[in-house]
Amino acid sequence: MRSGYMATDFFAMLTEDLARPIRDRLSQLDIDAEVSLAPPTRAGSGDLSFACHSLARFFRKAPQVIAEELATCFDSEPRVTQVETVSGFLNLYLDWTHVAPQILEWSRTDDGALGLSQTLKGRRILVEYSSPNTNKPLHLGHCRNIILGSTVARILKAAGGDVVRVNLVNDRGIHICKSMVAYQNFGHGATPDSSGLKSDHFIGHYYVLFDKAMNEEYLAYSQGLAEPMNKDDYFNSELSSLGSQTRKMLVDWEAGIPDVRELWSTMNAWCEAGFEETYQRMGVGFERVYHESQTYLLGKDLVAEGLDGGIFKYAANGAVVFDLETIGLNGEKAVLRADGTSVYVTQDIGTAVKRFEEYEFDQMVYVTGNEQDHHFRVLFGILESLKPNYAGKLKHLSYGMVELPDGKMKSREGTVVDADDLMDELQKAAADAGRSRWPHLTEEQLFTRAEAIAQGGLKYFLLKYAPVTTFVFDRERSISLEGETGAYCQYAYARATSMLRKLDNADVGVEPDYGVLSHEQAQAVLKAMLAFPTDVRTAALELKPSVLTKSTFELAKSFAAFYNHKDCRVIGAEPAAMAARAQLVRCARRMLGAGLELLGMVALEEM
RNA sequence: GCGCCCGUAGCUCAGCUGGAUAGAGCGUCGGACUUCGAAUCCGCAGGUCGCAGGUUCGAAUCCUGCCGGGCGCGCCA
Repeated sequence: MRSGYMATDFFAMLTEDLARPIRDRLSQLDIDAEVSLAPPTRAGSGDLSFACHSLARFFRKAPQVIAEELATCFDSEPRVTQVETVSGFLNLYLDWTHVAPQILEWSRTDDGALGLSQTLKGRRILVEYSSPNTNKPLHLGHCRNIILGSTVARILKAAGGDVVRVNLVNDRGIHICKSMVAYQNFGHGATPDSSGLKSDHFIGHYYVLFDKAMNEEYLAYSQGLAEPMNKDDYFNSELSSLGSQTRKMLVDWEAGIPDVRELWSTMNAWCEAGFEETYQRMGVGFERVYHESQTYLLGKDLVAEGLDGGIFKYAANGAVVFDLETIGLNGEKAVLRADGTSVYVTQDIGTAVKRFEEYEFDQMVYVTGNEQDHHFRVLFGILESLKPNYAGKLKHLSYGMVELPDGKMKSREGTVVDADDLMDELQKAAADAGRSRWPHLTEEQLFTRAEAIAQGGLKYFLLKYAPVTTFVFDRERSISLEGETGAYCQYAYARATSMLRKLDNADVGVEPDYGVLSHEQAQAVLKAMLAFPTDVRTAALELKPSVLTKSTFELAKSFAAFYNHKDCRVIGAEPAAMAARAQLVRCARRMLGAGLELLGMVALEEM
């Protein structure tokens, strides 16, 4: 499918070509202005358009007059069939009979039509996503993170980047010790196997148990007290048995007490094995997985170095802090506690430096929720002070929360949507919806197909919103075929495949009449095809997969309108017309497949 | 209190490095199955782009001030 030779953007070349005579004309007049042709925003204004208003100050003439003068640039241009000028706009009408076969040839043979380009060639880009805590299973919020990150990675790679997908497992700290303490107290030697639970759910069970036991303990303590301390203070006091056990666990862990380390590694391995199952189901992976337990010490070393270099200083109580005023923020940020233990940002410092040493990245993209915007401003400020050569290379891809129809997800209130459960549910719903439609499938085949629809729907739904947007997740909509959904795009691909299957190469060897592709519906498909490579590049440069979902949908939508139109039939049409349309179907299908692939979706041959 | 993000059609969202009559999906209503698969398709209706100023030939887009919502501002992660 991929020749690996060329990766050109036909549309970019076309607009470049057509803009050239205008540029030449302007440079003859010694005018230095930007000229770019773009599809008009107003319908019925041609195929490409150029606004002459900004040239008025150079010409000292009205935009309309300028447009009329520039119109003559295209007198001998075969690709342009008509030029019109409307209130200062220069509108070009393409000769589709002439251009269509060129587009088809390009889209059939050129990797650029698949969205590949050399835009980021030579740039090593690390993308960090998922970044789970090993104390509970993944939820819907992680899904957005994982799907955003893995898709951004794929898009950056398509744009020519040398991409390394990395994960950072938060595998140490007080929250991890809570699950461990609960397991020690209530586990009775159970294992994921003995319990029949998926191994990360098994761990999550103990995290929940801890919380429950802690609440009971706190309730018993506070009963009858006039002024009980708050729960946090209680946890950190000697009065709390579970609190004391947990804090001791953390100290013992840092001290490397063998029993504690063993329990820790056993439980973490269970949790990570569970995550791995989920990653595989989602079709995502990593080239390199970092563990906080292995980088936080490096972070502490770097703090020591920075202290010597005057980047950090001691606070009155002995903590090591960074002055945020130096990066335009207020206050101070502790990078080491007074007792010398590390904080959240410490390990991020260590991890970043380790990564740079390993990969010498040109860019490091962190995918996390927008509640960490401040954290990353601080982290980047610290890193750039510590390592000036990192400046401009650190990027935070921040995304908004995922909400539910009945409000926000809150772990305290048990309204968190578990990732595995959700995927099961979507798969089952897709299977139920398709069961009567595909009576010839076995139940196993049905669920395989349903999985492709469920995963595709989930991914599309989580990607179609701009990262910054907070949105409401709608289960039913996510696997629907109506409207802008993943399944809609998959369906268009399946229909194209079905048509070609039925056509059975009947068009081979027939001289095509490309004139039929100037039909409105065919033109729309060709235009969607022209836009695709640019959209992939935009999605890469702006880290916005939503640009790609939109582009893929436009492809699917225009194609659906095309094959539904009575005047655009392929099979049964005049041979010459059939041959031209068949080519369009093949090319659109190829590009649609590329879009789905970039989105991490399965392109079904039938659905 | 300070910082960041958001406010566009009944709903969910694009558009925001300034350009023509502000778009899409859902929903509502009305159509299209004797022809490539009607889960697809076509059409109608629907908006003072939060409010008020300013810059500009031109503002949803840039600037300022308000109003409304979200997230942060830990020696938590």
